[in-house]
Amino acid sequence: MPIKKASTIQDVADKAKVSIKTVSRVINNEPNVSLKTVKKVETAINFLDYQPNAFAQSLARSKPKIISLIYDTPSPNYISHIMEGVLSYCYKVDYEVIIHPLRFNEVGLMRSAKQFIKKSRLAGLIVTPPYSDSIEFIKLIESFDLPKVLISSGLNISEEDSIKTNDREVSMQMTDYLISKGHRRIAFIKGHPTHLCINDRFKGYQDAMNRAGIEIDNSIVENGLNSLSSGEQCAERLLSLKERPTAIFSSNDEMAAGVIKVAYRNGLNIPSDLSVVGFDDSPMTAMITPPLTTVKQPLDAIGEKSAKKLIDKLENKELIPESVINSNIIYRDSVKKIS
Amino acid sequence: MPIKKASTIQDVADKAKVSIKTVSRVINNEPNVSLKTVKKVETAINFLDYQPNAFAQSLARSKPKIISLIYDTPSPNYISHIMEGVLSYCYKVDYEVIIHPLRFNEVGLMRSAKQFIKKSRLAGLIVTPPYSDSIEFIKLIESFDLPKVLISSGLNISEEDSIKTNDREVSMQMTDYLISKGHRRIAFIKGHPTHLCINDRFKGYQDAMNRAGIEIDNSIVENGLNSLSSGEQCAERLLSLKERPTAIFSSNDEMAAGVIKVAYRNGLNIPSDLSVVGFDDSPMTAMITPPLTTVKQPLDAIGEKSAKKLIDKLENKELIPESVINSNIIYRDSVKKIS
DNA sequence: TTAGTTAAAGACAGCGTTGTCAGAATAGTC
DNA sequence: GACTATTCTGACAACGCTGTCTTTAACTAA
Repeated sequence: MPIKKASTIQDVADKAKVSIKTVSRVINNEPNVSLKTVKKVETAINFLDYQPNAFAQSLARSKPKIISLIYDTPSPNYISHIMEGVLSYCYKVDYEVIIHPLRFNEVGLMRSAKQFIKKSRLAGLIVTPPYSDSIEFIKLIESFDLPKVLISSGLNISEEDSIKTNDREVSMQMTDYLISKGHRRIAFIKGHPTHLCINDRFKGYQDAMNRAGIEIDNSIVENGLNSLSSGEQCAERLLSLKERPTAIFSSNDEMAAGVIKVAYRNGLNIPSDLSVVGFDDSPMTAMITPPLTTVKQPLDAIGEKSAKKLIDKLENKELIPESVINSNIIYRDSVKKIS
Repeated sequence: MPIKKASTIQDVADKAKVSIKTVSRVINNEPNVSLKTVKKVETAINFLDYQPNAFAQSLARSKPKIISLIYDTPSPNYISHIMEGVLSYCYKVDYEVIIHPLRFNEVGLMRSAKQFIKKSRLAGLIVTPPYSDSIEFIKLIESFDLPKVLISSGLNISEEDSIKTNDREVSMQMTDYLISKGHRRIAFIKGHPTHLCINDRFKGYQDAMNRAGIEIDNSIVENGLNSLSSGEQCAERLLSLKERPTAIFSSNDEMAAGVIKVAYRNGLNIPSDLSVVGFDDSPMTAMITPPLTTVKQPLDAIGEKSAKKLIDKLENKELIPESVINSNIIYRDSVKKIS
């Protein structure tokens, strides 16, 4: 087994008979290199299969090409798709990404976040909920003067620092859809109170109900906590009501799954006895019976746009301020028309 | 907003009135530093809230403290738990982790993998399926002489380079369980043929059937492809058989979910008309009706042990060769006793 | 005491890059 | 052909650390 030693910029320079600085120039597409030299260097690079050492670059550069993705770990599906988008864009433009999970409720969170930021010498940060909703956390970032992009922040963040989804609008569309299917008595299950963005979904529901002239009955608006079991609890209450709702709109899929379980337990059929819709299009929604009508956020795209926005900012490019990414409804079999 | 410039080893040295080398010594717990000096330096470190720059360290060290986790992106749940384990251990022992998704079927995969390894100057690699099953990929790693840990490789890998789960054994236990509930006609749905480890599960099924003296009827052994839809297809066939199985053991949960869907579609109740069990304990298994009996792999622990194994190897520590991690059955409501 | 030994601390080069600046080559002008 | 501009190239010092080697201080034994 031969021990391959990775080649360095010096090797390339020797091979191409130029200085290392010139090699550096062609690697970084700097101007003022003659075409002939570029060719020579490129040949040498290909011949040696040279890859610049990312950490030496970061060390030498004033602005390192390293960003980090900060998240808590509640939802594997959410974060792994966001990550996928971020990574694929960053690799394309030759940035390194450091993935950093952080426990939201941990004591000393701010301290460990601070240490992390210092240690890694980051150029910028992509922040997902719940951190993007935390004023304290955002202040921390700002104290380092670090460029940032906040994903789905419920806070009032300037457009150039955030990527949002049109939750409120789709939520309204979803409610419209239920109304169009003849439902009037539509229950809503809200999300975890700290999760600002999820609670925007409630506003969309209100919008649609108001516009349709249906008065919202607060006895069928439940406060959930995003979990399966909290969905079950809310459903227990809703379904034991004298005047049961004909449809339930849950702010996320997990709680919707809870609703469906309780419905079955109570001998109710879905969708003939009760329509249920969720939000997120998590993988299980296609697997449960019946497949759930829900809202799909293009998570990969969100990750990608966030990375693009951050990196454009780092490189002082003109921003095409695309900040809102549209989600859309996935129609499946959990809704039925009533008369 | 003040621009905080991260402090360097020089700042600490100045503050403590020692040389930077001495600071380096206390950071790295090197011997031959007087207690008094250690105290001085530590005070300075705390005062300045100093964090060593990880990339400068890597650049300077002969063996950098950076490892990478290589994966494809089929299952968010799988990978994010493994990742969680790896990251949490590495942070504890002060290693950096580079997360690297790689598209398994991409053309030029080997080339981009090679580039990645060179660029990042890794000390070692943790490899998950399907890469841990790929001889070509393993050869690539070996050509760099990089220490590695392969997770759940179906290949015949030396114990010190691998972390395995007792799939075959639990699979046997699961089959035993079905047999103990009175089932004899137990169908099995195999996984994707390239996924060696998943196919170990079939062996466990065979073991149990043989031991119980039940002849395996090949007409109720299906070849699945790990996906929901392939599970449905297998189930269609199995359930249209004249002599239907009374239980179906699916090599993963997703296919089991497919089975359940088809069962419902055919008017079959689970578990009274058909028992179904899966493998993986993916989050949705708790959400479907009925909750699925399945096998839980301690993914976080697998990630953690893999990281530990790799890092111990890097630091030439004596290996406590813990290489097999036990999974266990999660009993839920998808199995019923028959007479 | 005084050499001999060991523990502790520092000087300095090097890791693989980029940034700065000065120097060489080329092109452009009259 | 001489003199500027302009384009191109290279030397060399960072970047923040660790490894190696040397020096200094402190201790031991005679």
